Amino acid sequence: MPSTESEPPSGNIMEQIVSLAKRRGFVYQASEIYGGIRGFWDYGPLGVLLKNNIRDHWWRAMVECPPVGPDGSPIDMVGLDSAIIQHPNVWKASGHVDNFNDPMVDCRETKARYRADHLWTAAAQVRRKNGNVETLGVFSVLSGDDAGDLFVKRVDKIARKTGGGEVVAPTDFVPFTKLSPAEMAEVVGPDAAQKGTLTEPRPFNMMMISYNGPLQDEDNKVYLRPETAQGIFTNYKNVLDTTRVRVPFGIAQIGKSYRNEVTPRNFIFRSREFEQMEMEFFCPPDQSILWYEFWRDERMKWWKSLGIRADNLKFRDHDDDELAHYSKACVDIEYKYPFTSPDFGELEGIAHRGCFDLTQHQQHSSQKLDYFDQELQLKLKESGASPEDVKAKSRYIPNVIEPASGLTRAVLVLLCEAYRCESRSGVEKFEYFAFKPQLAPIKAGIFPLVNKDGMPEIAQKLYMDLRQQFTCEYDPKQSIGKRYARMDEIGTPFSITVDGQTKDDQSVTIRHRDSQLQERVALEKVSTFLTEKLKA
RNA sequence: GCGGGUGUAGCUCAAUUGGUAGAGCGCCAGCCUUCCAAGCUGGCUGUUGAGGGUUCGAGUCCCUUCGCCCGCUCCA
Repeated sequence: MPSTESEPPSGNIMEQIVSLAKRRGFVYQASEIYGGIRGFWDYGPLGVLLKNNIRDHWWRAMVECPPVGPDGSPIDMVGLDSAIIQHPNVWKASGHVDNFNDPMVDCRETKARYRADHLWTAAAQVRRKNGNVETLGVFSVLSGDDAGDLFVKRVDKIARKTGGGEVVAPTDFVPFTKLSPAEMAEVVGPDAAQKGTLTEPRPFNMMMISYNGPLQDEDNKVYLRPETAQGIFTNYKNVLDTTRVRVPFGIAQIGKSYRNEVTPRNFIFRSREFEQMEMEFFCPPDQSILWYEFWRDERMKWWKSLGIRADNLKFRDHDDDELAHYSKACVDIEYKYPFTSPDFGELEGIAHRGCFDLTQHQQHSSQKLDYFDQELQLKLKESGASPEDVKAKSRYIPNVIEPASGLTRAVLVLLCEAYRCESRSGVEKFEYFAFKPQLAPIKAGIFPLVNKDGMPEIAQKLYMDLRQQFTCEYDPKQSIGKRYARMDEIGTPFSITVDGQTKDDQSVTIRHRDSQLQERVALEKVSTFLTEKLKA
């Protein structure tokens, strides 16, 4: 079968990756035995190891051993694990209730979909040449400054076809959402020719809803968080009060988030339940750009530290019209996924959120969330600022720089990046994952070359020793070649084999996954060998 | 939500005009085995995505539904 044009050039590779990931227990479709559930995925025995490794790597790089700041001193960073369900007002304050709840209207005729609040309607009236005013119907247009012009232009076209005359410009538009169902049925869609093709507005809730408590009424409605960030903002004051961190500092969090994505697609790229790694960095307003640039560069370094080729990563600055109204700057780190190639797709966003979130929460919660910067006060006094100036500037709402990335997206990127398909061991298409050793689910396979002459006993003992420090697997089954191949397939970087020589000189062979080459290492040095190789 | 494609064993796939669901790989057990998916013997695996219909008979035809892929649409 020739491939159709609609198929992307690398669509095949993605299928192979998904297939291998399933076959070796990395990612399963959620609820598969019931036919699956769109937008949800389960991480299998190897998948959870890989995910945990990435998670730990991030946590270490952000919380336990954060980068050294621009001024050469270590950065203050703490971790957090907030609840998935928060007080509903959190999401009102954050803007998610309003912005994530867009009623949509579909046009049955043109198949177009509109945000209901973007549709304005008005009666189309024409003053005919004889002076009579005739109404041609109720038309809708997309809201905006040019809505009036668009409306007149459109009605003018129809008027010409039906006898001409002058269009009476509407003095006011009525929002589509204010119409009764009967009135809606009379409206002509923005791109439609016939009336009554618009559906009634249907809610499009981006936030998943649940009920807190056994009563499922409106008062008990709660939301599953669509991002982990708000849990950080709501605890910002707690952290300041109960730890010794001072601005500038960061709070990091890893956890699940939920969004009713319109189109969950591309394997685990866009799913309705996903895991985020987010950090909110609180800094003085006048230092915010400095920190924004700092974190932008640091985050790119981190992705490269996972073993991702520089060619496959790039920055993409958001255009001004793409920025949220509160954001001063935002940049995405993008990856060249097989399904976007040759284009890139989003991997992490580094956003300058200004003081928006804390200001919002301060207003909605009536709690003071500003920060008194004693250091800055001192500095201002020393620089001879006026008392008024010192007072005004040393108390502020911190600005926030937010590097937010998807842990589950990181798993996807590593699967894509590590995937290899080459001719090997007499197999035409041998598939395997070449993970960086540090992130590989299993670090080493331990084998007796054959199951006799005392080899299994030595190998087992080695396994029992090593597994206390490293994630290892002992495998005495089938031929040595198959065991090597099995380990290669799941991305295990090292295979350690006890052979006939081991008994004589206490040494084993260690085989490298990528080169398939072996070296001999003393039994007692194996642990050191692995430690050395697993260093970042 | 719309349009197109698709769904058969853990994986890759086969099954003539509608006529008894198969193969390879894998996996398991045993034997053998001194380094790259080796060999021998035996074994496991399916409500053909699900539900309904037509038919003497459905993997195959029809309807509904679910998942996946592609393109639209949408996307804090």
